[in-house]
Amino acid sequence: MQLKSQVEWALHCCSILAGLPPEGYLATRALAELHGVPKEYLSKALQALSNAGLITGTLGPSGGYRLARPTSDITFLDVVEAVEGSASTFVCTGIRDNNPCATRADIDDCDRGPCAIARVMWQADKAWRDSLRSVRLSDLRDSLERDIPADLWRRTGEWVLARA
Amino acid sequence: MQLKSQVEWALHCCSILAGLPPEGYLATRALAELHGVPKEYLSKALQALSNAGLITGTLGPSGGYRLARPTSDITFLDVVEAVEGSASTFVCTGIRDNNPCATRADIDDCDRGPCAIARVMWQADKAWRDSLRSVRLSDLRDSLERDIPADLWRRTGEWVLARA
DNA sequence: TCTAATACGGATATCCACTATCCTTATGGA
DNA sequence: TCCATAAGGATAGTGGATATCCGTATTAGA
Ligand code: SF4
Ligand code: SF4
Repeated sequence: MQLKSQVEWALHCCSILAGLPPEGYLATRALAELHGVPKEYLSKALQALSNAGLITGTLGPSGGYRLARPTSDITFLDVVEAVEGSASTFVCTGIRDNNPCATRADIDDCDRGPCAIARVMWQADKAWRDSLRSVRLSDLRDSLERDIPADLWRRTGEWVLARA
Repeated sequence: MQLKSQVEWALHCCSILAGLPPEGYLATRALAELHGVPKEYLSKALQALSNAGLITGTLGPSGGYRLARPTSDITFLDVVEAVEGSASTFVCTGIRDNNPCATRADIDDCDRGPCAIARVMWQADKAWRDSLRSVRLSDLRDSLERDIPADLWRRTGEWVLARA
């Protein structure tokens, strides 16, 4: 079980957009070039973010994307679910209904309510999502600045600004 | 992102094996029939559990599987990781190294240490695993008995016992 | 007005992990 | 000896993720 690579791309793109001046737009071309990923495919991830209302796109030359909300109002969970979906990682196929001992009346028992196994798995899924929800895009910036060498950070900022 | 169906199978099988008398073995055939899943494929999941040291298999007629440890010593995480692996759900492909602003010296920067994005994702992954680790197989039985109609529970118990 | 750059989305092809089946071998009980 | 079983290698089939291409609508700028 692995998250889509688009999740990583989306998070990196959001972290870049978070550093943009509020009136600027950054094109898919620039984001793709910056991260070394195929532009057409990255476009799908950005469209997903757009459909989720996290970023806003504008057409025409000098078009592109910007964040649709303040960075303090966008969580990691928002980004992850925008591209990965909000369905639980554990899906139960009603395996209990296949019990040869079950009578007709017992069938669809799983439909009536999940059992303890499903509840535990869903609770773990919830713990994962709660953890993602607890971190906002605004928490990221300071932490990221400490990770990246200062001069690279500065040069990247100028590179992005020149294209915004 | 979805867990393998084998995870569900493995958990259900463990919950059945947990109700077995300690000296009994239950064959793959019975577990497959009980859950309505292909025997050959379920076998792979049971082998994974066996390799992880959670269950023990015995050859020959009246062979099969039993739990290798007391139910209080087997967590949901043990079962999930046995079949799903213990690799993080978030894999980072070193996307930062593709930054066109990065000099040769900056490359492999991701290798030197994960950035804030990876840390957040891995922390969420850890929260998921911690949640799974907090529930033991022994916690399951009472809860499961409450979920399932009493007579179906009894009939299933007899069905399994007749084959153990 | 015209042109070019862009977002958007449908269609399609490719790749790969999961799913599923088949077969052989080794082991142990009757 | 004979048979049922676990164990595991080999091999398809399936579906979602990955990736590319193209057509359309929109808008900035010449
Ligand atoms: S509800 Fe419980 S018993 Fe039924 S299929 Fe889901 S996990 Fe299995
Ligand atoms: S370490 Fe951070 S910057 Fe580097 S690839 Fe992973 S998530 Fe991206």
